[in-house]
Amino acid sequence: MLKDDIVAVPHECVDCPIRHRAVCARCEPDELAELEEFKYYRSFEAGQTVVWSGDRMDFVGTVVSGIASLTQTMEDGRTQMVGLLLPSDFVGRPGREGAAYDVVATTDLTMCCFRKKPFETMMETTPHIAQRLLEMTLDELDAAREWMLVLGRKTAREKIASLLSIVARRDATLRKVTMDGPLVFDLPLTREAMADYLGLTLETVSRQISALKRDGIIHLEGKRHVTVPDISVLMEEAGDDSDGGMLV
Amino acid sequence: MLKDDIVAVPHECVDCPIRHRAVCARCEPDELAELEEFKYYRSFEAGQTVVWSGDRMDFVGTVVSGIASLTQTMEDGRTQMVGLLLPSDFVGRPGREGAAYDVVATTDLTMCCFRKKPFETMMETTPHIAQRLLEMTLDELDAAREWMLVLGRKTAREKIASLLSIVARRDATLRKVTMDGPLVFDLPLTREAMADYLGLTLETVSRQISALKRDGIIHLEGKRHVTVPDISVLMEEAGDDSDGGMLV
DNA sequence: CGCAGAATTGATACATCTCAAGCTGGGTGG
DNA sequence: CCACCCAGCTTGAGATGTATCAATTCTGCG
Repeated sequence: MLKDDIVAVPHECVDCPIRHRAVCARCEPDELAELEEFKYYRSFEAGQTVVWSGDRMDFVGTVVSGIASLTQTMEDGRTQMVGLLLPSDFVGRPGREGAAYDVVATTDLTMCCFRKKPFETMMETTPHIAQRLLEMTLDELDAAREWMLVLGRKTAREKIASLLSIVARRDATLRKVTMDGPLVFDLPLTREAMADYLGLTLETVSRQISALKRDGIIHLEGKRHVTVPDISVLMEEAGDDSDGGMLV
Repeated sequence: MLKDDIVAVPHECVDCPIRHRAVCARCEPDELAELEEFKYYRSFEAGQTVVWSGDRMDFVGTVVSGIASLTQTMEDGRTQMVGLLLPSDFVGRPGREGAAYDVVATTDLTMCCFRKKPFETMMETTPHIAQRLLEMTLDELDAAREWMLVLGRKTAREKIASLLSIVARRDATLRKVTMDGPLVFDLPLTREAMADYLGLTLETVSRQISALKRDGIIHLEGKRHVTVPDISVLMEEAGDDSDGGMLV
């Protein structure tokens, strides 16, 4: 739970795997050099909490590898995941003192962090960063709103299908695989994490996954390894028109 | 439904009621002058649709007075409100062709619109606009995420209490009233609109409002005029810790 | 091997939806 | 001025989807 927290991973921005999608995507070489002045890497093990809601946050950063989740928790323990952070996603809010949500490493995780003060300063002088951050924030806002439809109006089966279809398509895009044939991927979430994302209980998640399996919409090997024979069928189950409202 | 659509409302930015909260909040007088070159006002009656999802949008703009809602609709008619647009809120996304959501005037509505092309151009040259837009977008993202908790995890009663408490506090802030005493305001939404916002049916909304009334948490005069004797009691019902996660 | 965390499955309870019947208040036309 | 009408709302009774509680079963790992 609390082993190698801060780790120095030797990385040059130039050969960063997410260089072209992250907040630094539009930066020129000299701007990257400036960023590198106050950047550092941190690694977390699956399950570790990166930041607690309400805590002071003296950095912002980007997910380099692995998956993290943003969650809110009520006093009585009910929790809702409000964001799934995949590689290239940005964490933290410039101009705010404390963290608004818990950030938890869902898998092993590496983040590229920037000390907040210098980052904020640089944002003011470097439009490339602010521009890219605005673009990313607008995308996240769209994703959040798309998810509001899922949470507010979809049935349990549609919710599961929505989640699977997002993960499947994300994965396909990342690996640059066409979506004509069957899609194969590993679920990065436990049943409980899925439940927290979908506003369900873990039992309902389990039942609905079994149902989709029974109906041949998906195949399972073990608990996590999923095959989707036909993504358009899955998207039909999700209640999306098949051209696909893309999420997250 | 389709009377006075485009209306010229003579307004100088200088005496605009939302001057200090809108996307132009940080603009200098000369920047305001530049904005005024391509700005115009539009008015809508309650119920009118401002933009249809998917339609081409050749403007962006700010709500000056009245309330609008952002909604998504599934093929079978299920709809979810994904945003409530109050005065000073921004509509539209620079850099995108089509509208992502339906925008509907909930009450009579006046908007201050900017032609999109020149606005986009100006965003590149005027950091004050992009900066403010980023700030506003981050706030909206927070609101959307807060709302995900409401949709995913709260009971019907808590949902209603959450909505009422938001509207009550918003109203109090706008009119600069202290929140010690009883709060009095008019609901800007029909029961159906509330249902669409909360992911409920209108019958459930009605029942829960009656229940809150019966329990003395709120008082009603007519259908819309609400009195909240003690906002902290209402917030208790909403499941928020009483210091208050502020929304929207 | 055996344990612990994760997942599945079952039985039942309950919250919310659905369908259906009235109610209310404000506006319109006779 | 009254009667009517209609959209918005309320209330009721029953159906249904999901949660809850509880018991197994899987799976990976020391």
